[in-house]
Amino acid sequence: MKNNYYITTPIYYPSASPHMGHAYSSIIADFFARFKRMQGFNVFYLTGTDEHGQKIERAAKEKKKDPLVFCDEISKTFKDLTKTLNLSNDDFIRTTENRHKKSAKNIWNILEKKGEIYLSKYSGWYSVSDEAFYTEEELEIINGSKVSKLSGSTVEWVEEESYFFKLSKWQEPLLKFYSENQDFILPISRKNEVLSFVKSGLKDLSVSRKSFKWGIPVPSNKDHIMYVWLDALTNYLSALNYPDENDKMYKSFWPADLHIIGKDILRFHAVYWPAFLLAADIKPPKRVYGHGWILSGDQKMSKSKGNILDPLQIIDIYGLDALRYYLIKEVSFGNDGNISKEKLENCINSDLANNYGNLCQRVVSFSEKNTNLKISNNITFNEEDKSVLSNYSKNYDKIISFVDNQDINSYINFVVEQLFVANKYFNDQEPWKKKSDLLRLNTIIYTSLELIRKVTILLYPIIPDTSKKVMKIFNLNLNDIKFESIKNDEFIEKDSQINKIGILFKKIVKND
RNA sequence: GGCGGGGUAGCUCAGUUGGUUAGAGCGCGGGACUCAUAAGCCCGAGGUCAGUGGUUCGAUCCCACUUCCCGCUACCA
Repeated sequence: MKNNYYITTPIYYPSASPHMGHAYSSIIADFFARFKRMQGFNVFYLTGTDEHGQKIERAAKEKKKDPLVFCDEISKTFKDLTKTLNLSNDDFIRTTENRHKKSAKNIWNILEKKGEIYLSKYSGWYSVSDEAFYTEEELEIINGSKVSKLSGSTVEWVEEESYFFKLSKWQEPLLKFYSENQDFILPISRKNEVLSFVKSGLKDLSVSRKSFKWGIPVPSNKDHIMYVWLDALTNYLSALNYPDENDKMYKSFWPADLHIIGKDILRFHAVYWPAFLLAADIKPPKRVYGHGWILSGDQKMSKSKGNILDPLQIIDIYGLDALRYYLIKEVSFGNDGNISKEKLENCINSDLANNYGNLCQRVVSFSEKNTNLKISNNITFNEEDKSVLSNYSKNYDKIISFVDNQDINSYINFVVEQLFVANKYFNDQEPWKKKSDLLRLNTIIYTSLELIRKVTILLYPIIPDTSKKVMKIFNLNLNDIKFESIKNDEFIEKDSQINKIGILFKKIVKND
């Protein structure tokens, strides 16, 4: 059985610095990557930057920089972000790299050879910043310049020779593909949007530009460069050493298991991308998940509203794991979510400090005071112990299906429930009243520690740093973070010594 | 304008293949305990499940209409 798992983030467009949306996509993808890895899968997690296009060319020009130099600088901030967010990505691809250019050109050649691309002429109003053409009706005039009603960006009249991809031809095959792959687009609400869009009729897609130079040249015609999306989407193949279809990477990981994207780029991933691939006779990816946006308060973050929450700043104040936990727990995955300092602080205090951090602390500290941090080899579970411990083995398959269905919220709700269970267990057993019954005392401590170990494993994909820290209580390390081990109720070594740990999450004291 | 999704406790959201007292977390109020980051545990407050009408023995869940919100899409050119 194939035991590989390929997950991607979008490649980010480095015309500006990373923001919360980038952080969110990457953290979500990291959650899946880490879970599948600890489940035993051979995971390839890809992220990177999409560096071509007119927008970049102009931004570089404004700063009087060579486009590549400009991209080098900004791409680096995204690469740095992978470290800041503690992403477990296996590769970082840039569309300016040769391996990618080779791959993109190959796709082009195949499409052209198969007659899927033809030369024609396009004229219309084009927005550089949106990378889209608009019809007259989609435009309005503000302050004397023509702008998109939708995005408000200015457009310019473009009239040029262009290559077209025969997208219209793929309308029916796409619909067939969607119906044969019911879960290709998630969440369902997004799938409906795509279906109705495709059903309403597809027009051929302009896939080359002549008006600027910053891009991958069309192999057969140096006057043209490839449309950024055809170029960019191909990155998912490039990182697998495509076009070498016999390469081990390609054979192992294509088709991709999951493209994590924001809802704003759904059409490119759910329509154009599978169409390009079908036309090139390459299997489309298995799933595209379009998540929502992270709003600040109830509004989109924007400079003019002054409500921008910079992920770097948040991490600086509250710590990375707090942000990761918040984004995964508090955002209903698939819908727009909301972040504010107040909500974040609430979440840190109640879930991370009070519930989880304090749980670890109280058990270890109790052990320190009563059994000198020694784990007895004489442990006898009673029915109550067995019952709480069995929550994990009992729900083992369910947890996996939560992940495989991208039901992140059910996953974390299960985790939080287990935190309650563990706290309640310790409370109800009242070990402080059992000091004369050493067998029982040791068993309660052992059971509590096992509960902590198990929940910590489930927390690992969410808050990896903290999890690793907690595992040190038991002298365990990353190699011991195996999903399967949550079924084992006696994983912690008997007749051993556990370690104290410091405060995991400091409570945030509100002064108002 | 068309299509789709949605309006459930102060807040964020679950849920009901239609059936006795509608759920969780946070927040709030009270209680018992003391191992712990004054954390944890227990109890509670109570929302006409957007509105109206219909189907049904019975609807928050089905149907129709109204209204509000959101997404996609189109057009009046």
